[in-house]
Amino acid sequence: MPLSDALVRKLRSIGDVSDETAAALAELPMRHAELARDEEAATDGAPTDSCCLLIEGWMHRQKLVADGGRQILAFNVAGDIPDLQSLHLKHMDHSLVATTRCRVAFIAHETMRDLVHSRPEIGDLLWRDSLIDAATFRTWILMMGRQPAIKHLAHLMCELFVRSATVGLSDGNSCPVPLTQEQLSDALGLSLVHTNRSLQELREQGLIAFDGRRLAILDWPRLSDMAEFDPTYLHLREREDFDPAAPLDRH
Amino acid sequence: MPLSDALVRKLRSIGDVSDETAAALAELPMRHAELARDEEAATDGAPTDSCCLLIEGWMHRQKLVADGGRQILAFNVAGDIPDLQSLHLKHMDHSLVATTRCRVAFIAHETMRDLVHSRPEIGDLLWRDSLIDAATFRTWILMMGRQPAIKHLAHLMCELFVRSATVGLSDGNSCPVPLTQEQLSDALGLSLVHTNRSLQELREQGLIAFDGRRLAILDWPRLSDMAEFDPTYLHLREREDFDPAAPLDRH
DNA sequence: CGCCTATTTGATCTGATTCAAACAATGTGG
DNA sequence: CCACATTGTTTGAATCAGATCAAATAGGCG
Repeated sequence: MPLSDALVRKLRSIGDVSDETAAALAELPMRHAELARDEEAATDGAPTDSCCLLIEGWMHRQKLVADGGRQILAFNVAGDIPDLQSLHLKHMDHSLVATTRCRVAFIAHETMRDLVHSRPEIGDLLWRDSLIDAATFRTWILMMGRQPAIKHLAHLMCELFVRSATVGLSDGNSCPVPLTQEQLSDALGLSLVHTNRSLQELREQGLIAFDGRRLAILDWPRLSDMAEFDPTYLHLREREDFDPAAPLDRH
Repeated sequence: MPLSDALVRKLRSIGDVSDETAAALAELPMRHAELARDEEAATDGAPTDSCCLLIEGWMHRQKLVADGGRQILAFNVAGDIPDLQSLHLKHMDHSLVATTRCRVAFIAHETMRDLVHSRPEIGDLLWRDSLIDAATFRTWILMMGRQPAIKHLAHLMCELFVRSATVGLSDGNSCPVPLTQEQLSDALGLSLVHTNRSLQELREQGLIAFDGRRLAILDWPRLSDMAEFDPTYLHLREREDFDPAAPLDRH
C-alpha cells in the first residue's frame, strides 16, 4: 500500500478527503526514515523545519521536569502527524519520541505550507486535526484533575482503543498497545506501583486484558461507563455512539 | 477605542498583523453582548455557529464529571477567542463560561471562514493561536501530572501574569486576576482547602500578593524559579527572556 | 545460562482530601 | 446606614489515595 495511506485513512476518520486530494497527498515530497525505540524526532526547545508523519509504530510526546520526572502528553499511531503544530510554532515546547521502533516520513514545512494554501480543503482538515489534538489534551486535564487513578486509566484505554479502531488498527475487540507500565504511569501522572495496581483492578473486574503489547476490551459497556468515556472530544466523522463490536467503515 | 483593538493587540502579541489586516478585522460584522457572571457562552455538547471574542472581563472553559466535580481548562482575557476551535469542531467538548461579568462579540463561523480563506495571513495567525492554546494545555498536563500543588499554583500565577502583561493588561508588577480560590482549585485540580494553604505559602514566602481581584508579583525570579516557568510554551512574538519589569512593546 | 528490563508484591509514609466550623467580606433590602 | 444573608476565606482535625522505598519474581534475548 502507498505510504500515505495511513494519513488518508486518518484524515478520512475526521473529515472528507476527495480522491483528488488523496492523490495530491500521495505525491507530496517527503523524507522517509526509521526510528529506533526512544529516538527523538523532535526535541523540546529546538527549532523545527518539517513535520513528522507516523507511518508505522507508535510515538509519544513528552515534557520533563527538573527533578527528572517525565510527563507523557499524548500517544500517536499510524497516520498521525504528531508535531503538526510545528508548522506554525517554530520551536518545540515538548519532545516527540519513538515509543516503539517506527517508520516515519518528514515533510518540509515549506511543502506543508504550499499544500494548505493551494488546497484550503486540506488546510482546514489539518487545522481540524490540530484542534482535535487540543480537545484530547483538555480531556486529559479533566481526567488528571478530577478523576481517581482507576477511572483515568480506564479512560486512557478507551481512548487508545477507539482511536486505533477508527483508523483500522483494531482487530475485533483488541488492538496493539505497545506500552510499558512505566510509560502508562508517565502518561497518567501516577507512580509505577499505583499504575500496576490499577491495571490489576481493571483486569480483576474483567474489563480489559493487557500484556504490554496488545489491549483487549473485555466489557466495553462497563469499561466506558466506569471511565465516563464520551468520545465527543475525538470529533470523529459522524458515527453515532461508538460500538467497538460494530464493523468499521474501512473505505 | 475600537472594539477589535483587544483582538489586534492579542494577535500582535503572537505574530505580525499588517495595518490593512487590522482594518479588515475592525470591519468584521459581529454581534455584541454582555454576559453576567457564570453565564455560559457555549455549552458542552451543544452545536455552535459562531465564535466568541472576549472584549472585556474574564472567561474560562470547563468540563464537569458525574460526581459534580468541575475542571477548569483555561482562563481567557480580553482579546482572546476562547472557542476559536468551534470553527472546525461543530460540537463543544466543554463549556465556555463568563468568569466575571464581561463584554463579548460573537462572530459567525461563516464570517470567520470567509476571513481566513480570503486572508491566509490571518488564517495562519488564528491557526497559530489555536496551537498556542494546545501548547498551554500541554503545560497544564505537565504541571498536574508531575508537580506538587505549590509549584503548580506558582506556575499558574506566572502564566496569568505573563499573558496579561503581554496584551497590556498589567500595571507594573500587578494585573487583574478576578478569581475565587474555588475557581483556582478547579483549575489546579486541587481541593479548596489545599489551594488556600498553598496560596498562604506563596504569600508567606513573599512571592506574590493576591486578594481575589489583583495579583501582584513580588519576586519574579524566585516565583518563576519555583514554578520552573519557561514561557516558551506561550510562543510569544520574539521577545527574549521575559522580564515583567521591562517596558512592554505596545505597538 | 545469565543479564537486563519489566512486572508484581509488601510495608510505610505523605501530600492532599474531606469534614466541620469559624471568620471575614460583600452586598441587599428595609 | 444598619441588620442580615450570602459568598468567600481561613483554621483545625481526621482520613485516604497515591507516593515512596525495598525487594522478589518473571520475561526476553544475546
